Amino acid sequence: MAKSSITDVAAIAGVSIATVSRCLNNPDKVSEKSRLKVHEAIVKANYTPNVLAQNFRKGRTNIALVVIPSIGDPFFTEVVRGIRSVAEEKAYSIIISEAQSGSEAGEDLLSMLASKQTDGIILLASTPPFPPDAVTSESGHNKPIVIGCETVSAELSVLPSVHIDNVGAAADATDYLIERGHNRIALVCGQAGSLLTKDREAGYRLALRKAGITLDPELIVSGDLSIEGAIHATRSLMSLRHRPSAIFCTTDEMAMGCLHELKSQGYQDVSVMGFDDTRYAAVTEPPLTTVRQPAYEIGERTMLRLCELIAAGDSVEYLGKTADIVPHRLVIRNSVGPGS
Amino acid sequence: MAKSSITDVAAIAGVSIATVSRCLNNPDKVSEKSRLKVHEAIVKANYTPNVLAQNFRKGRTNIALVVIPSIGDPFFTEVVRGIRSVAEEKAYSIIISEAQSGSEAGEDLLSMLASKQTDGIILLASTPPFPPDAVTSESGHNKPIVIGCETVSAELSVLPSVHIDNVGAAADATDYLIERGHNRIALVCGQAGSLLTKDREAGYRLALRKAGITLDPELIVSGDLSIEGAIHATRSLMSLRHRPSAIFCTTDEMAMGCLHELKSQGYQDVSVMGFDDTRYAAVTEPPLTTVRQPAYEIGERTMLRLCELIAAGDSVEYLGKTADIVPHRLVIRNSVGPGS
DNA sequence: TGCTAAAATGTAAACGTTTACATTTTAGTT
DNA sequence: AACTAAAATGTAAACGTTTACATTTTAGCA
Repeated sequence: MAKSSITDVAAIAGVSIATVSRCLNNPDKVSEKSRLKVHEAIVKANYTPNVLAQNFRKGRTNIALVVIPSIGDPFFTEVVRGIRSVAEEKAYSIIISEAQSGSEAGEDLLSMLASKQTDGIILLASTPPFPPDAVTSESGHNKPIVIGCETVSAELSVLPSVHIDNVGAAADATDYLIERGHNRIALVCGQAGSLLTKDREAGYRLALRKAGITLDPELIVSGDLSIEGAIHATRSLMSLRHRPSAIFCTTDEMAMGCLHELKSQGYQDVSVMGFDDTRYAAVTEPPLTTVRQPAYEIGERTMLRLCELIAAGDSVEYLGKTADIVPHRLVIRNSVGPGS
Repeated sequence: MAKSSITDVAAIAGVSIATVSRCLNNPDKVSEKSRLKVHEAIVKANYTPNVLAQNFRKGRTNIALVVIPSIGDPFFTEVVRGIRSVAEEKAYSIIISEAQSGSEAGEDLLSMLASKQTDGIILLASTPPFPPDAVTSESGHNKPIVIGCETVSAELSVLPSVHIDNVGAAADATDYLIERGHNRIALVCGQAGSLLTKDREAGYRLALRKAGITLDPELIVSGDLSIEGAIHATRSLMSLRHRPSAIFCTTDEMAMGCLHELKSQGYQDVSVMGFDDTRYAAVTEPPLTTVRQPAYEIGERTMLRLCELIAAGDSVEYLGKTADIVPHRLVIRNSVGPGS
């Protein structure tokens, strides 16, 4: 059957196309009688609206773009789940873009941002993958952006964001390690440039200073966020003359690599602290003590926020409170033992 | 600056809109001189094409829909990576839909499939989430579909697919366990309905029969594909009067739950075989012996296939060979020891 | 210089909606 | 019944492209 349009339906129902359209979009603006006729005609014609035409006409696609550092990381997939849950509710689809931490990403995303058919953007990526001025509306696009997980940098601070208190959380984790008697605590973190890394490192330093432990720069290793990166980091850490008694990884994913490397090299007594509390944290060996971020909730709230912004449109420059801080929590399992 | 259209560009360049359009789509059909003028005008007007209008006009969105059983599973995220890599190359975006294994999914997807603005569909979900007749073009939509990972059922066998030989792979895994001296081998698999499960179970049975081991139905447990599901399955398996000496999980994800449960209950000598070879397989404790599927490649090939189908359009009923079988391989690590 | 074929360009229609505005119908009031 | 306000409907324009077709320009050749 040839694709039928609103015109066919109108013809069959014996009304104008305007009535058909209204029947679909503002049913209360149309009489009971017409509504019935139209609905009947719709099934008779086997009509489904042409979404592309609708998008074109309305200037909206009901698609949101989500930029993520890594689809693989179970933490982010959980955030995406949260995003998706409210997206579904609001009849949104999401397109996920993996901002490979490489250099080209910036350009790429920027063009994508302009070209892609999305109503708004959620940035979960650590490093804002484009120059800050790109977000101002001068540069052509003026789509709402919400930042998730990540403390926003000063330049981007106009953008709304949803995240935990990264400094505080890292400090809490470090505090706990100190409390358990550790004083040579290593830090394995992500790329040096990322804000997230910066914040967590700041928390780590803060806790150390508060406890009067002098920081040993050798104990801070930054790699990428991968398992392999963490394995290398751990290896180099353990080959130090003065080894750490505990390793704080700023990601569960990295903690998994770390645990593995320690195990396979036979280091029994080194403690490991993770960050995120992904669903694997409970099944590592030993089960991972870590900092819980409410990933799903973060996802929900970022998407909710985005929807607000989209709904607001150009009408109001929505400048309410821009940072939404969600609570974190230390989850104690078995990977941290008493310090030597 | 107000959004500029092709008309503005035409005015500035002193040419017709047709020339501008051609300049963008068929640069070789336009003279050097005009091309220059137009390009200049484009930057002067700060013009970017309205994608929505283009989509509408062309009837294509350059978006593919990917239906996945679980975004969380690292195996599927790897497949998605492969999909994404060729998608990017072909200027496609992808929308990922998680087909929650629930019952409502079928209806949902079907309507989505019609309503969503996608040019084609990749089905990675185990159970075809809609009745087979929905894929025939009678039902209104006629978008290309490619199936990945999954053996296609008889009813859907017209659809092209990319996957390993699931029966053979499961048989290989079971063979290896038998070879190592196990004869009480349990099988922990996904939902009973799924084809993938059916195939792998068939391989398991096949290997057992070949070795002359009589199958004990008690040793086959099916749950969902989650870690928790596997934990429960393992628990019930180990509470059997006659315990298994090896457990074959049809997913690495489940194997992780299984390993954890065994460890935490203190069973040292039970072997575990996984399936997929996700990136976590190497860092479990002990590292997981498993069957490798070339996830990334499967992704690439499904997407490639989809692009072919989309390109072919209605022109040819593309009925070439429909099943693309990719190789699997046993990866031996440490989770399988000698049988008692 | 003509003439012709090819190349380049322009004109205008079409894609399927939504919606402002005008018109008609309905219902309510006197 | 006549009038009015509200509700329902219809008419037609608009959204920004692409593209078939018609027209003009260019270039090659005699």
